[in-house]
Amino acid sequence: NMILDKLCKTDSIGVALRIYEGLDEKCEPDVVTFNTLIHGLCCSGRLEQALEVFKQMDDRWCVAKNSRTYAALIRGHCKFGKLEHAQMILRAMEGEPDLICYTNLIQGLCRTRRVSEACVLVDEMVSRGCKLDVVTCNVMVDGYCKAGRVEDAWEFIDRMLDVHGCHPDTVTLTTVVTGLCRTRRLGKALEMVLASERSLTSVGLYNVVISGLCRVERVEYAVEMVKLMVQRGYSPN
RNA sequence: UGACUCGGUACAAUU
Repeated sequence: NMILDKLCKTDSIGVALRIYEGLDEKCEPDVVTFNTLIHGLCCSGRLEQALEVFKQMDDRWCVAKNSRTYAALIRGHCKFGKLEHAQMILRAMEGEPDLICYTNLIQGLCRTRRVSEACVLVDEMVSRGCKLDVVTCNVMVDGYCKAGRVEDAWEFIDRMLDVHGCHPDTVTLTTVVTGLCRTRRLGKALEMVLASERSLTSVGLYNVVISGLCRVERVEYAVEMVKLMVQRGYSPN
């Protein structure tokens, strides 16, 4: 399994598949083997093959699927535009989808600007007692931002501790500041960065604001930001 | 019986 995984992650899925095909009763594939192959196939867009291997789990080897199996399939289908298939896969799961299966589908919906459908899934998670974590929250924040709904992102962040029990982290902040900069709300972006505690800031965050300021032709402010980040102990890269 | 191996998020410019 370790070797198959490395092969899949170094673009040698063909080799991995040949090894898999050579397995027999003396060395049977287990759920990790299948998850590894399915993940590799999904990442490279070979979705039909992934589904074929998925089918063989039952038909040929009687290996039970787990939530990682589904998470890989859902992400792959989302990544390559098969949103409806991804939804069907999640709905076809025996047992309830876990946090990551939901997160993958939510991201797929968000990336295609179907944020309201993503919200429905969030509600479903909450009602099923599947708690969101900070990654899922960040996916929602990014979804709002990329759909041009930065205010909604802002509001989500405002309530994420109370509603979901998650503290905004450095990714949350970078995500929303990026959204503010792209929509040319530099004042608000600056305000947020300046008000944030140090543990949430980063060189990347300053870069986002600096490029945003340049984009709106406020180069003098950009220069000030560089000075400020240096003052705060960051090295411009 | 146990160990090991597999799944999810943001961030320069250009377009």
